[in-house]
Amino acid sequence: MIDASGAVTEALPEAGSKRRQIRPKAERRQQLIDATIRCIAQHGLSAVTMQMVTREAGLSVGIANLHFESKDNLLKETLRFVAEEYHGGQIEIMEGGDIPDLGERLDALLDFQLGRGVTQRQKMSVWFAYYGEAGARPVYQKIVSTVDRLAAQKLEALFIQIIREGNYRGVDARELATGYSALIDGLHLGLLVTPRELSKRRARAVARDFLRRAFPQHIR
Amino acid sequence: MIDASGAVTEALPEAGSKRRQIRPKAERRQQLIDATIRCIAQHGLSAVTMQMVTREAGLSVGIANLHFESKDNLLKETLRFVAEEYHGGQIEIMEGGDIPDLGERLDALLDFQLGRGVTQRQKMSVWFAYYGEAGARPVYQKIVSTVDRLAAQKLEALFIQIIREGNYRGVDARELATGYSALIDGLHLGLLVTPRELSKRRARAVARDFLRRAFPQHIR
DNA sequence: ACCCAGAATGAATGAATATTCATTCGTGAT
DNA sequence: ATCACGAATGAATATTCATTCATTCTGGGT
Repeated sequence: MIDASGAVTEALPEAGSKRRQIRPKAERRQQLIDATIRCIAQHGLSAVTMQMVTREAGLSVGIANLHFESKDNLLKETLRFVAEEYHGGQIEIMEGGDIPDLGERLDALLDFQLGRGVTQRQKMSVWFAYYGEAGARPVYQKIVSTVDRLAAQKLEALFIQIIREGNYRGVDARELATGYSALIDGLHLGLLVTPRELSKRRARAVARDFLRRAFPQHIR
Repeated sequence: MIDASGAVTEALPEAGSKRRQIRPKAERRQQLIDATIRCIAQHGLSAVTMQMVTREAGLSVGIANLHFESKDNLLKETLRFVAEEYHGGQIEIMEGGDIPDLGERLDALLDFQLGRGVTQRQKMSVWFAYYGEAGARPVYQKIVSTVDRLAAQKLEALFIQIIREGNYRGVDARELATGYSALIDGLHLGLLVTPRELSKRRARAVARDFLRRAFPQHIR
């Protein structure tokens, strides 16, 4: 459409530029996954729609089915991304060539698990949204348990090193690792559902306390 | 319809008797809540439909909107029921006039929290399905945090008694209660999502271990 | 025996939403 | 410049599902 002055009226720069852009598949996929995470955090898994996700991503509805085959698949891939990001971060720290001191490494792990800002809260929301559905969805269970198992092994290995170094007696690395993982999960839940009752500060104190009881020479 | 022999063919007793029954409101409500729990456990919160719930309850679709005003309300009341049942059970044990010995009372609590059969698993599914949505739904958050706060207070009170009785030093009841609650939640998660990795037996051992470290005279 | 309040039913309705696909348009190759 | 491939679009479609409500039926009261 051309107005009296001859200017193309559609060129009026709207808030979101509507210019169509062609980008590589990998980039679009990530863009959609990020949008999905934000939508789940804000509206809850059961309220997420494709329209919502694609609008959040600033893209059209058709694109989601182009790069992922279906909504189910988009959700699945989003879970996989969050799971791998979270567990990947943990594992990197636990293997941690960069931190030789074992006590410091534990501290770094704790920082990673309970630190960070608002972003972390978004990820937590997503995490538990999927946990909630996992009971009924073998696919989700599989994704989570796969990465979980690996992280559990690394944690156990770290604990074994610490037990050896500190010459701790009567401590079972495996059991302790299970307990610590469960504790962290539970604290995340508390932070998500009852943030009023449980501050991030106190969550960290509780987790540290757990570790201190087990490895007094290494913590504090 | 009448067949050649004169028998009323519709009288053929189908598996589920179709006879319409009039029952008091309270009973129907409970029936629907129970069916909702089973549906959530089996299909996941986001897949639950009114058709599904009413069929599971052996009732017609209209009835749900008669006794609850809407699906939202049915889900809300279902959460309230599960939350109150779970926390009510805990609180009863913790106040426990019937178990004078504090160590035994702790054991009973643990049994309640990690014991039971398949039913328990259903309740767990429901529990976490709602946790997953809680980030986006203030209503759910409120219901959970209300009952949670009360249970946390009772647990803290119990721990204070135990600390006094055992004359334990350097133990903060509040922090320990937070940790124990989180640990139990985390173990429930583990049981739900990675049952292969975490048996109920091991979950109990882990929780007991936590308590034993804190209150060695009272546990074991 | 007969009423009738209100419990129960389920077909119909309309809103929401996943998925499709004909069309448009950007971009790199020629 | 031109072309052609395929990324991107979004209106249209088909389905699913919550909610409504006209109708049916039950059981306690008279």
